[in-house]
Amino acid sequence: MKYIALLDCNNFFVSCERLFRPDLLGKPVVVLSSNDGCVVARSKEIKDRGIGMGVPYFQIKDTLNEIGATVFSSHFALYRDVSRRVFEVVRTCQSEIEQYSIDECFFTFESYDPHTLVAAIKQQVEQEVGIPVSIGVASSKTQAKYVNTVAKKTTGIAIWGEEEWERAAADIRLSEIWGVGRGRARQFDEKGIRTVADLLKCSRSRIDALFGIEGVRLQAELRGEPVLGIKASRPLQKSLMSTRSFAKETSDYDVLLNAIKYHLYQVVKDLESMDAKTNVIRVMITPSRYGDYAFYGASKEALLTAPTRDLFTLQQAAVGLLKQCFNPEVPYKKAGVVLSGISSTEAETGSLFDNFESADNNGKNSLSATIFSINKKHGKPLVQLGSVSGTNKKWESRKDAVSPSYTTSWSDLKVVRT
DNA sequence: TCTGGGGTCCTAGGACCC
DNA sequence: TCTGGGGTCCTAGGACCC
Repeated sequence: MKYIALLDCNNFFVSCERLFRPDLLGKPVVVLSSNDGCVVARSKEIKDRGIGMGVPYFQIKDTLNEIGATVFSSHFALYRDVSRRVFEVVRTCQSEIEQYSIDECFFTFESYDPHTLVAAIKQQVEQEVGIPVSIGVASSKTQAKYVNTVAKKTTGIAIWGEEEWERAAADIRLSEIWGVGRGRARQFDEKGIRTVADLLKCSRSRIDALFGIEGVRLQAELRGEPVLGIKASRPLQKSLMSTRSFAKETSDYDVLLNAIKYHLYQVVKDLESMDAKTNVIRVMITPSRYGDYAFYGASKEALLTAPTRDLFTLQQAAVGLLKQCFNPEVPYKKAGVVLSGISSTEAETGSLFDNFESADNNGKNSLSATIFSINKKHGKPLVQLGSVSGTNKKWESRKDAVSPSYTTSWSDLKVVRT
């Protein structure tokens, strides 16, 4: 039999924090989003108390205090590093694997004894990395996603064939299915289609007429006919972004300018490490989603004449876009930069004007590249363009309870005494 | 006072062209 | 001065995901 599995780390960010704080095993732990805004990961003890995902921190601060929960700010460098270790182990067991997110991967396999096979993978990850995982096995990605949630509620492993689906289909609401969000759930609901069984009962042509190709795909996947393949080698990322909320709202152009320059630096640094270039840059500044100015956000895009990763060229474009977006009346809460049209350096076609600009461009590119290599060497941004200074960081976010960089910084290494 | 960030894919609607 | 439909491209924004 051919199977598709989804391996998912259990409350991943919490598990990462516990790796270095084993005293917190079995105790209530939460991890907050950046800016310490809302809850993004909860230990079982927290879930059992009915504290939801994405709840604003300020609303539950008191409750968390009362129950003695440990609270962490998010620490992505640590989570990325642990993630890398998890998938390294899975890769040694399975060849066809698609890393889907920081804590999940799909893989396919053929076996007459799927349980033994996935149990071995689960055990190996837990022993070698120390992160608990759950594995759901079925016939398509969409099925495997759901079966994984079943696994989480039971032993950490669930394997469903046709019989299990037939038995459960009438009790699974479509809103619980991967790819069906609020909007689509409502569309289905309006036609009286509420459960997986309801959807499977419809004829393909009716689904096609009502919901188009997306609906047909969903139906096939839930029937166990895989239409979404495993993407073992991921193509080049299509876009890169850096955005962040401010601790306090601002209408000060210079503060926004500083934030935009900071975010640009972050995304260009990523471009540099991918050895890629961009030809589309977007700048966005937005007010709070919850206030009176919710609809006063602005975002502007510019197409560049040729792919580049030169900080000077991109900064010039970014500043121009910011000026178009900026309205001094609006209290901004967030700023960000998005690069798209990403291409690898090898696949470069070059601009018609390259010959005229090349001397200039080379000079700029190498200066831009030099800035990144110096900063990389020192592990912090010593050299910056313009006024991205340490003193004018009013736009920075809050991070009150971040854990030490146990795995990515020498100075934060744990000391073991014997 | 306080309510995340990083992605992909799809589409509405205007500009422009024939 | 009035007469049109059809196509593409682009931007901005939304749905959905983790």
